[in-house]
Amino acid sequence: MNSCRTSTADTQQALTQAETLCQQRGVRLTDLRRRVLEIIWSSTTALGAYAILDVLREDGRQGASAPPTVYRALDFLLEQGLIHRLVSLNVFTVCHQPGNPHNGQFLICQDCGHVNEMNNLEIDHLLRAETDGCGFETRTRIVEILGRCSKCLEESARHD
Amino acid sequence: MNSCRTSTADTQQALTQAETLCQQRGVRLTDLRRRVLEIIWSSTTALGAYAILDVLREDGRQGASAPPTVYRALDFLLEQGLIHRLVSLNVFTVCHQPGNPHNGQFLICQDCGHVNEMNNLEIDHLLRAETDGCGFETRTRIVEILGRCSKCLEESARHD
DNA sequence: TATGAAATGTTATTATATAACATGACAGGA
DNA sequence: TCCTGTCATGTTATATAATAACATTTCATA
Ligand SMILES: [Zn+2]
Ligand SMILES: [Zn+2]
Ligand SMILES: [Zn+2]
Ligand SMILES: [Zn+2]
Repeated sequence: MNSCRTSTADTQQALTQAETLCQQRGVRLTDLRRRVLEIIWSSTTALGAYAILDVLREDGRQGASAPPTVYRALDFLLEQGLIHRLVSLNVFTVCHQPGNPHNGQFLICQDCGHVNEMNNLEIDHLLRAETDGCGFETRTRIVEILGRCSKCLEESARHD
Repeated sequence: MNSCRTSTADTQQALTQAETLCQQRGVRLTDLRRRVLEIIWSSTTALGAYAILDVLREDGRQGASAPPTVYRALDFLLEQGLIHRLVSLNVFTVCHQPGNPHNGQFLICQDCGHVNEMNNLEIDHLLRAETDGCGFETRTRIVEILGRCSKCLEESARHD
């Protein structure tokens, strides 16, 4: 698995957008929170809390060496819709449409770790129809699909 | 939250069906595995591995007091499609249609813990269409919806 | 610059899951 | 019946994920 995105332009743009959103909302994107967001954006794969913690430790920043530090930052980023949590793997990944709250559907490659976030409204509607039919009040929708991405499929086909 | 199903008839029927399925497949539904399945069926709410372990300990059976015991039994039951794992809560719940493998969609009440398993084929088809469009090969589909069930909604409405 | 609220630091603990190896149960063949 | 290999379970230790509780620092603003 690649461990770094090829371009940091996306990351910089995302950080700028996050800064803007937080200002508009009157919440503080502190150094720590920005750094955690940057770490997640800088990885091609979704990261677990302790993997993020390792990077913070490499930073050599004062403190930042204990789990609560990273979990609190992650909680903030989740609240602000800047990242998503993938419950099937206990990892965190970036959101490409912060600003408009959504649940999303995630295609997760078990070979290369790549995560593809979809936002298919049809699926949302269908799930809503299903819950409405049961009189169920939805708070959170989780749709995660595990398997192999097209790239890894081609890769393995070449080696046959 | 209620901790026991009102009827044990469902449980007995489920155990019988499990026995039959395992015989057909040439796998062994041992005492331990059957007991774990019974424990899950006997609860109105989905149970975590350690909650199941607590019950096994109450049984006073020799051994059965360590995590691997229950995780191995759970792995077997999952493989045989006799139970489902809810990743959003790290808990296990019964399956009402063992025998035909499926992913299912789960409505999970965060107030009373009740789990409602749906098997809406439209949703399956829509998700399949989406992944096919991306050239993604699906191995596991996770659909879990967290919120409040109709019963708990009515309950809370009465107290307003 | 005083003050309170929010954020972070710090230590300890809880919760969930697996690794590794020993022992026991059981089916099929000698 | 006894051997033998496989599967299942017992057992100890550890890995991994998340939170509780309290101390200290930062920061806006009064
Ligand atoms: Zn998103
Ligand atoms: Zn891949
Ligand atoms: Zn099912
Ligand atoms: Zn309920």
